[in-house]
Amino acid sequence: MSPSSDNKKKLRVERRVTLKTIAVHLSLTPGTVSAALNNSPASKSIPEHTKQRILAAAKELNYRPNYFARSLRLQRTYTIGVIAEEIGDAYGALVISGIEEYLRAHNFFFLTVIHRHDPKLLQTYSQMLLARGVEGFITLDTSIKEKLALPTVAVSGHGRVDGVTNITLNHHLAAKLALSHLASLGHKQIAFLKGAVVSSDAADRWKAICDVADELGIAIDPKLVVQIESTDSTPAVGYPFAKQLLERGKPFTALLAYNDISAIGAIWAFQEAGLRIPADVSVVGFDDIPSAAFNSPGLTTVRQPLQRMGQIAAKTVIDQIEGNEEYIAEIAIEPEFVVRASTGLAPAVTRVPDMGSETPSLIARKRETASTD
Amino acid sequence: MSPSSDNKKKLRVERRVTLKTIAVHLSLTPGTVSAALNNSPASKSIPEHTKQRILAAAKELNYRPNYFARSLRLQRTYTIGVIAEEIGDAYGALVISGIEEYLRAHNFFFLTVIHRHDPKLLQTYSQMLLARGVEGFITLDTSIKEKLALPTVAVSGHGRVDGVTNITLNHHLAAKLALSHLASLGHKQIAFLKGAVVSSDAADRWKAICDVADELGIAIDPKLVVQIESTDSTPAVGYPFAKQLLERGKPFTALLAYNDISAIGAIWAFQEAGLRIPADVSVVGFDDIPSAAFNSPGLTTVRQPLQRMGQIAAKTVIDQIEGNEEYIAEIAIEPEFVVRASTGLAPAVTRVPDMGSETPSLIARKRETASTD
DNA sequence: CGACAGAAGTAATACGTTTGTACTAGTGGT
DNA sequence: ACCACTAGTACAAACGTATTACTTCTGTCG
Repeated sequence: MSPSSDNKKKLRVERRVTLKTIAVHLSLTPGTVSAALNNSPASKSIPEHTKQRILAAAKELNYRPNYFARSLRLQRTYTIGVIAEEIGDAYGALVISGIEEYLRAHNFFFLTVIHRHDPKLLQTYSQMLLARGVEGFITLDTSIKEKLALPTVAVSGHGRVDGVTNITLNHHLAAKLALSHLASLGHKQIAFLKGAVVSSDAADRWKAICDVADELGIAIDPKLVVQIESTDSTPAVGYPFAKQLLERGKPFTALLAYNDISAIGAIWAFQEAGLRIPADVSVVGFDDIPSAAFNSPGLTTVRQPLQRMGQIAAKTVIDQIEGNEEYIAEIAIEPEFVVRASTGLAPAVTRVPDMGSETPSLIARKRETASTD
Repeated sequence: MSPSSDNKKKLRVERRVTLKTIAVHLSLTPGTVSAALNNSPASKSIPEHTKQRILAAAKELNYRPNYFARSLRLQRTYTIGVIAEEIGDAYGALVISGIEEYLRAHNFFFLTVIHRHDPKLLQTYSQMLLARGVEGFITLDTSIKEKLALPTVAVSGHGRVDGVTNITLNHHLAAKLALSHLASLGHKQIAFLKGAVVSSDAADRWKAICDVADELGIAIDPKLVVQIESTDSTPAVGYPFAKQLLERGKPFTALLAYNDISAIGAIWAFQEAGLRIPADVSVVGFDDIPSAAFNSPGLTTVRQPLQRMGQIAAKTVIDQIEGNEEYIAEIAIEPEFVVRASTGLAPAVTRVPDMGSETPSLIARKRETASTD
C-alpha cells in the first residue's frame, strides 16, 4: 500500500534517455547525434567512425526518440483518424482489421471514434482528431456532407463529396456474378428484395442489377420486386417482405436478396411456407457475414472483401498524404462470389408460392419429396 | 494538376493559431493566456476582465491547443493502447466498442494494434505503443506472460499475471444460469461439450459447471462429456464432437455446449440424425454471437456482455492511471441469460440418440411428430 | 604564404506549451 | 515616509527533437 501510494504519481519518470543523454555520454552535442541517427543530409559531414559510435551508444542506452517532441518539430504524426458509425458488427470490424494491417505495415497508427448514429458528433469528432494531429481520415459507412480539411477516404460512404475518395463495391460485377450464377442454374423467374432507400448503396446496387439483367436478357417482373423498409440488422427485416412476396402469388424459382441478413429472414419465411431451399427456391445473399456460412442451408452470397477494402482505404489515404498519388474520386472493389447450399438447379416444375391458400396437394408434394430425399 | 502539385507538400501549414498569436493580438504574453485558458492556480491573480478578453479572443480566433506541445510539456497523452488478437469477429469488435464508448466520454483516445496470433509481435507492439506515449494498456483475448511497464487490463486474457487486472466472466453464475434453466425444464441427463484445452477459460468454465452441477444435485456422466479439440471458429468445430457424442449411445435430453459456434454445429449433427430441437434435445450455447439469434431454432445461450466488459476495462485502466484506484487482480462480470427456441421441456420419453442404428420406429416417430406439429 | 576548401562538429533556434520566478504599481498599516 | 503585501503581468526556462548557421582545424593549391 505505501509503496504503491507514493510512487503512483511519478511512476513514469524513469529518467528517459534523450538525445542529450547520449550526447554527453559521447562528449558530443545533441544536434550531431540527431543527424547521425536519422542520417539526415547534414550527416554527410560526420565520419563513419563517429556515426558508428553514436549508433552503438543509442542501442546500448536503448534510446527511443520522443514521439511528441518529434511530432512537434516535424509537424508529422503518422496517425490517421478512423470515423466509424458502429463497430460492434462484423462489418466495421473487418474493415478496421484491414486498415490496421496496412497501416501497421507502414508504421502508421490510427485513432478510432464511433459516432453511434449521431450525425452531429461527426463534426465534433473530426475536430478532436484534427487536434490530435491526424494526417488523414477514413470514414466507415458514414454519411459525410462536406470535404474535411485533410485527405479523406470513405468506405461505403453515403453519397459522394468532391475531395473525398469513395471506396465502393463494383456493383455491376456483383450483380453479374449473382445473376449469371442463377441463370446458369436455369432460373428464369427471379425475385428481388430491394434495400431500404436510406441504405447507402441500395440505389446503386439496384441499378446495377437492372443493367445486368438487361445484358443477360433476364426480365425483371415488378411483381417480383419487394422493397425493404426497415434498417434493423436482424433477419426479422427480411421475413415480412419475403412473406409479402409469397402473398403476391406470382411464381418464382430464385430470390436475390439485398443482403445476407434479409436473405436469412426470407429463408425463414419460405421454409415456414413449406418451401425447400434450394429445391423449390434458390436464395442468394449479399455480404457474406459469418452467419451466412453458419446458416442452414449455407447461404450462397456475394462477398464484399471487407478486409481488403480496409487495406485499400488505408493505402489510398497514405498515398495521398505522402503526395504520391493524385486524388481519385472513386475506387471500385471487385466482389467475390461464394457458392454454398442455398442455390441449386431451377425446379423443373415452377411452383406458385402462395401461402394464403396452401393446397393439400402442395403439402403432399412437400412430404413426398422430403421422404424420398 | 499544377495547383495540386505545388501545394501538396505544404498543404497543412495554414498558419496555426497558437498561444502567441492570441497573445500578440491582445498585447499580452503567451504565459498569461495559457494560465487564463486552463485556469491554472496561477490564474487566480489575473482579473476577471482580462480573463474574459482572453476567452473571447480564443473563441474568435478558433484557438486549438497543440496536442503535441502540450503532451511534451505535461508528459500526459490521454491515450491508451489496445492490443487485440483479432478484431474481425464480433467478439473483439464489441469489446472495443465498449472501450471506445467509455474512453470517448472521458476524453481519452486509443491506438489499436492487432497481433494476429503472432506472440512475438506482442513485445514489439507494446514497445511501439509505449513510444507513442500511451498511458495504459488493454489487451484482448491475449496471452500475456509478464507485467508491462504501465497499468494493464486484460479482457478474457489467458492466464493471470501479477500486476495486470483480469476482466473475466463470473463463470459460476454463468453455469448456474444455464444449468438451473435446464433443470427447471426437467432435464436430468445433460451432455456437455468441453472447450479446447488451449482456449483461455475452458478450464475455469468447466470447473464452474462441475461445482454448480454439484450444488444443484445434477450428476455429470463422463460418458456424456466430450472434449473439443479444435479452435477454428466455424460450427464445423462442434459437428464431429456432437456426432461422437451420439455414437456413444448414452441417452441425454439436453446439451450444454462450450460456445455458440459449437452449439450450432452440434445442432446440425443432431438434426442430421433426425432429432428435433428442442423437442428431443435442448441445446444451450455460450456467448450470444449474432448468429445465435439468426440460427433456427434461435439459440438459448449465456451472453457475455462484451460491450460492458470493454467499458469496465476502460474504466479500470483509467482509474489506475489517475491513481484513483488500487490495483485489483480480477473483476468478475455478471453474464446474462438469453432464452430462445433451442430449449424446451425435457421429453417425457428419453430417447437414446444412436445414429449408428437408427431404428425404423424412431424414424416413424419423427415423421409422425413432424406432421402433427 | 595566403587563401580556400573541406572535415567535424558546435551553437542556436524553433516547434507550442506550461510554470516558476521576477518585476512593477498600487494599497494599507505603522 | 517607509515597509509589507498583493494584484497584475511579464519573462524565461524547460520538455526533446531537427535543422540551419556558424566555428575551428587541417591540409592543399596557386
